Amino acid sequence: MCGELRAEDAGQDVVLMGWVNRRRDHGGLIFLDLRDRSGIAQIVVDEKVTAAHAKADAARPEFVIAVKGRVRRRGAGLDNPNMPTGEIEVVASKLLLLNDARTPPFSPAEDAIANEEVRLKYRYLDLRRTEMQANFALRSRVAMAIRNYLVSEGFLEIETPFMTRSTPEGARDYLVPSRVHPGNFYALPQSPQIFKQILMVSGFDRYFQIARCFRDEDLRADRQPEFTQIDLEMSFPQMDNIFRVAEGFLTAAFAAAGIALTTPFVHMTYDEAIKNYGIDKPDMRLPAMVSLSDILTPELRTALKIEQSLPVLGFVIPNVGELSGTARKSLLGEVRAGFGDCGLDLLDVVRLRTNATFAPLADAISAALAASLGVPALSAADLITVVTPKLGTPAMWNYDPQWIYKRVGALRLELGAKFADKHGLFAKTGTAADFKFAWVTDFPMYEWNEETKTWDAAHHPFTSPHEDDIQAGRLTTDKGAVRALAYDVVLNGNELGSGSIRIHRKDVQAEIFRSLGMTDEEAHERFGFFLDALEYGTPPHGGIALGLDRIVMILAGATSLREVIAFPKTARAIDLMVDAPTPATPQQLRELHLRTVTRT
RNA sequence: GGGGACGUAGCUCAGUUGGUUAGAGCGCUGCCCUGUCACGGCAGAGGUCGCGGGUUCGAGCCCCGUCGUCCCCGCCA
Repeated sequence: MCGELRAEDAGQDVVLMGWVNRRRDHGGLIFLDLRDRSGIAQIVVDEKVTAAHAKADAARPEFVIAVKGRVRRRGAGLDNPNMPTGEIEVVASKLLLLNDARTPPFSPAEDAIANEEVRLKYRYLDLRRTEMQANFALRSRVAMAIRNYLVSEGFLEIETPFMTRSTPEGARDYLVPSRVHPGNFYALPQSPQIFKQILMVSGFDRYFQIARCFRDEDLRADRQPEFTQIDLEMSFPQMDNIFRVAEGFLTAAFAAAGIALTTPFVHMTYDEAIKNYGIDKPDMRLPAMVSLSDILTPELRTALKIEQSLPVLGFVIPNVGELSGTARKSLLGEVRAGFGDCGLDLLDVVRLRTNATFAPLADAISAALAASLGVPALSAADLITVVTPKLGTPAMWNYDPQWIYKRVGALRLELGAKFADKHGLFAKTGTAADFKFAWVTDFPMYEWNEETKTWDAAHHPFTSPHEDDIQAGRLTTDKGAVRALAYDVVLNGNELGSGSIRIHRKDVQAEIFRSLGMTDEEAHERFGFFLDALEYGTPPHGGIALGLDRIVMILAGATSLREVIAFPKTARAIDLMVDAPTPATPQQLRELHLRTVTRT
């Protein structure tokens, strides 16, 4: 292979095949950079080797060629230290043009990359680029490391169907019409959830699958309509078993990328995540939020027109550099504009300090924030942000007491991103320090849906509630307080995966369905087969599913899943290369008993 | 469904306050070149300024609509 040749291979006869990466024509002497999956090697073609020289003369970028020749140590001063193969070259004795190539719309050899529309349309050219080749080599290694780890831990890989019935993740399904059963549809799985639970009932006490999942929802940089999960389930697990397995395969996966993780990961409850980070997937590379409520005494609150009963939150974005007065004011204005009229305001700590009455408050805030960072004092280069609730509580706070934490948490992330170049906390060192993992536990079981005025399952309806909450009868009396045995694994503000201990008793499962407003008839209609299965000796079980695409994306240092999915879709769920989706032919529609309508 | 950014040569982009024939780099084509490696030199080709409409004596530039790509909210674990 081209990229593997080194000085010690000098003298060997080789046959190389690949693509012309670049051609440097000196007339009597032609250099070809030959590229294959392993890398690039320089081919020298002398005009004395007449036939080969004529072929090299005709060769153009992206032609596919075969070269027979001898590896030679380059002469003094001719090495190229920028290439792994820079100490050698291959002197061609014979050269074949295996295939020509049209001039490509963009060059896979270029460093500058074309716009994404063109890249996706000519995806095969884009995938030839060294960077993309590396991403998919990484993806393959990561997947293999995970397989090896799970198999070594006694997990069995079992496939589950793509053509199935709707599973209850709460996203829109992709439907597949049945030809044989007019008017009936299969659904593509949003996850193998029910099947893996049934596999536990079936006695496969450790299952895993690297499974494709499908969800018909709008896309994001980190969301594609089809994506791959590392899905696993265990019988008789304690939560700690599942954490250990997940940490184990993540460690194996990161090792495949040359990163040595330390386990166990940090643990925090959902409530702690919200209080400290304002979000259930905290990015712990930035300092946490700090409650300044106690420092803001009733007198100070009155003087500063701050609501008495609500929290005052502060956080530091370190090392953004000292802001000039105008820069500070414009930042304040920007943030206040971002708040809209949500009842929040910023305290200008720098200005407080110039006022004799409030100077002690400014000092106390700085001291509290410094203490939270574990430093003796903040520097003038650290950006202090203090958010206060204005007098008069907006209505939206009534049904979501966490709202203020979430809004301040969002601001923390916004400012963290805005000053990323300054604080450098997102910079890559290539070590485990770049990756801040956490387990978030004790998620709420139910979520209030303001639109439909109902309680929905926050995770999915097979998640077991805390035993205490069942005993206390909260399933009916106080749904908002019920905690689920559900957990997420979070990395640098990305949700990598989530799982739960499942319900394994039919009576509990039936009660949960009822508590979600489903009648027994409805539950039976949708999940009857599953409720039946629970009656035939179901072991306690639980599991987790992690997004393989997201893991690889983060390891590849990419910011979009499209960089690690070979044939991804655009933000409007279109495949620009094959041009899908397309209309069905009248005959296809007839066979499927379908008719299309145009909505006006 | 909503908000934002972008759309000019094959690619990356510039294009002033609306003013003559729309530019650059890379790529491409031809010729020259035996030590280049982002080779170099000379010459050349290449444009529906996303599309449609409007304003104007005149539109790449202003207005309206529309299409596409990306990012975000909603939605989605």
